[in-house]
Amino acid sequence: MSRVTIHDVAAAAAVSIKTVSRVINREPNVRPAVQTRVEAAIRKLGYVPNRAARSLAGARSFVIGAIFDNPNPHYIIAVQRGAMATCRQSGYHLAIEEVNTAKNAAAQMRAMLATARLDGVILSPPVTDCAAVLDALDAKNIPYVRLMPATAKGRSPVIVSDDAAAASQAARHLWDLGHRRIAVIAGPDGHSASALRLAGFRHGIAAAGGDAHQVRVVKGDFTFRSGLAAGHTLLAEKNHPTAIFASNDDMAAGIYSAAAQLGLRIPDDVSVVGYDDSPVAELVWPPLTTVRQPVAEMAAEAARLLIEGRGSDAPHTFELPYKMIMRGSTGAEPRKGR
Amino acid sequence: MSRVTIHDVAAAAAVSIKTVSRVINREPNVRPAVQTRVEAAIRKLGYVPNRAARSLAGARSFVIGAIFDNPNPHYIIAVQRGAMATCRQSGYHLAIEEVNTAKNAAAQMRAMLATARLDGVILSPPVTDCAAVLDALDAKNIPYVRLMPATAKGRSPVIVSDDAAAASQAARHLWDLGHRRIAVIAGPDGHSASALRLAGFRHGIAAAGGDAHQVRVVKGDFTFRSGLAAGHTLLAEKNHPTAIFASNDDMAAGIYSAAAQLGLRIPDDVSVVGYDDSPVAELVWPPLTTVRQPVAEMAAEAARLLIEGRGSDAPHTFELPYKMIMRGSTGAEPRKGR
DNA sequence: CATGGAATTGACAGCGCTGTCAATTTGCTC
DNA sequence: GAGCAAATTGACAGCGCTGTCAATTCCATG
Repeated sequence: MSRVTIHDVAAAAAVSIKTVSRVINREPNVRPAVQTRVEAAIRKLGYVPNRAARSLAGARSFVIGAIFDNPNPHYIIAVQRGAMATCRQSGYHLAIEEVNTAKNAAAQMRAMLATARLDGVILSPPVTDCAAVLDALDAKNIPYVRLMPATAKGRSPVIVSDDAAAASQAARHLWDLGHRRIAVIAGPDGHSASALRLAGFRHGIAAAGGDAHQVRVVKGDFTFRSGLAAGHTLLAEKNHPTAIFASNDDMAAGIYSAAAQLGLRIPDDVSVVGYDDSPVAELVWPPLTTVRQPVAEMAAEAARLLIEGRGSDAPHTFELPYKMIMRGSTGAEPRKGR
Repeated sequence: MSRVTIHDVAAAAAVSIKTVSRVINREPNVRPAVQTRVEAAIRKLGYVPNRAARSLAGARSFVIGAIFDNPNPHYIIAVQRGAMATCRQSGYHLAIEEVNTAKNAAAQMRAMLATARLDGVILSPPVTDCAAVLDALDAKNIPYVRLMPATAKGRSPVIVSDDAAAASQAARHLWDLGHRRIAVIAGPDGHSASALRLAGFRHGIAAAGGDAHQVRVVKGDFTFRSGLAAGHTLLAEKNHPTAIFASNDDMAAGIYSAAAQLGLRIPDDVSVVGYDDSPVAELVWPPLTTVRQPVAEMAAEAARLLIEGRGSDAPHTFELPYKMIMRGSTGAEPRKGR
């Protein structure tokens, strides 16, 4: 336990507790020699600062909040993992909060902020674009960092990954495999990520020399079921597409089912690319080629900005690299007589 | 913000701050009249106690930990939701921690407990049965409550739901629909919940008048894929079972796929019952009849015990009711000529 | 109405740390 | 080496609350 106090460290290093405090907080004006001595004492005694005392004496609470309204547990867990790792390193707590964007978000935020003293907040979609939430935070003057926002990007530091470029790469990948009849299963209309992915994909086709207008688009809603339906729509036709890009993995899994039911093999008869690298991507057979968005890393970066007090800096955009994960669901365009 | 301090409340109620403190902490020896007066002042001023100060002055940290090593995000989120709700009400934080049971859990626990001062810990499977974790907690004398433990139940307060009884009810349900050729897809051998569900199911069949030995059992590993494989194994036969009980929903979904591929309809040709009421249960078609384990409620109860300081009480078992959710995947045994 | 024990209340000293500000040391300049 | 500004360090006063313990009030008795 925290039986060791700052006093013990001060005594061991033969300095005042204030100097130890300076070292802990990386404050300037400590001679290197002294700093080394203090750090040695800290390590030797296994000293861990008392969060409550620091919080009471200082202005910080050492608690970072993460606000969610996301139906996807995988996503939430990924954000938590990333943010948590950074928080733990810096002696911060991560407080998970849920806000229902649809139902008087302002009131919920007010209630939440009244109880929890937060040093900073991480916002992920869809709260990342909820004006009521941002307003509440601004009103209390609490710094926040947003993940993948679609709007008001100048309003705060922002962490993104380039969905459009990723989709573009997916298009290129399919094109290079020889596919020419290509379809996309898009997400619902209002969804910004979906729009980005579709646009990026089209752009990729065009860049590869194809005609973006010939990319067939079917609408889905990110569920397995909608992917299944879309799959049936697309694959039942005689000249069905030889490659399909689904805006998320669940819908891609739906295509798998539709293909199976129609007697089509993946990737021999039809190639499939998903998005998200969710667990289902490795559960299906053949494993799904997909795009991994660095969710945990983005959350970790957000936490870092907040902890370093740069949460309210001149708004800046940090971009983290996506990664296309090649697995077994994509193959050469089938050339057998047609 | 917490601009209002205990002083303000004391002044408003014309008592000493110590008396306000007594009211906040529900300490004895406060006259009802005074208590009412103080509570009125608290409400009127919107006073919220400063957690850091309480923690520093007192012995509590106001942080409850939840330790996970669970591959299932749905489960984790459910536990979090439940525990969180209780914690927030009582002004506690919930700290999420991850421990890899397989890899030197003792060291991980030591590292974790050195930094985080926890008033209590909630353990869910599989950490709930990890001796190294329990030992570490005992060593630090930190109270803990366990969810659904399989072993050492006397070692701490324990929260359970009766999986065996639920499986038994599922068996009864299938039996009453007329099914006689019934199969179970079990989980992996070491898994206690799986064993419980299987035993309960058999017991239910026997209790209904059937022969438990005739229940065909196929092993799975809780993944969709293993359910698919098991489904193929079971349904490819001529006299395939008319009803299948899967030990979890993911495997039940696998059966759906197998059935579809084999041209069998659910529930006309084969009835399916799952377990967990995970999101997939409502995603598949027809929606899956399944059993809901009150995960969030169990976690909430655990948090309550811990917060009320009964975490280290004479170990006691709290049982919460499961609920069988009837949806569309079960129907009468098919009597058409066979 | 005095008396004694129990119930109630409050004064006060920190909890372990940081902010402020004054004291001390250091590093240059001439 | 004196003189001075800048760098470094430490003394001290709390942060808002709870634990301790003494003071006060209450209440039933005799």
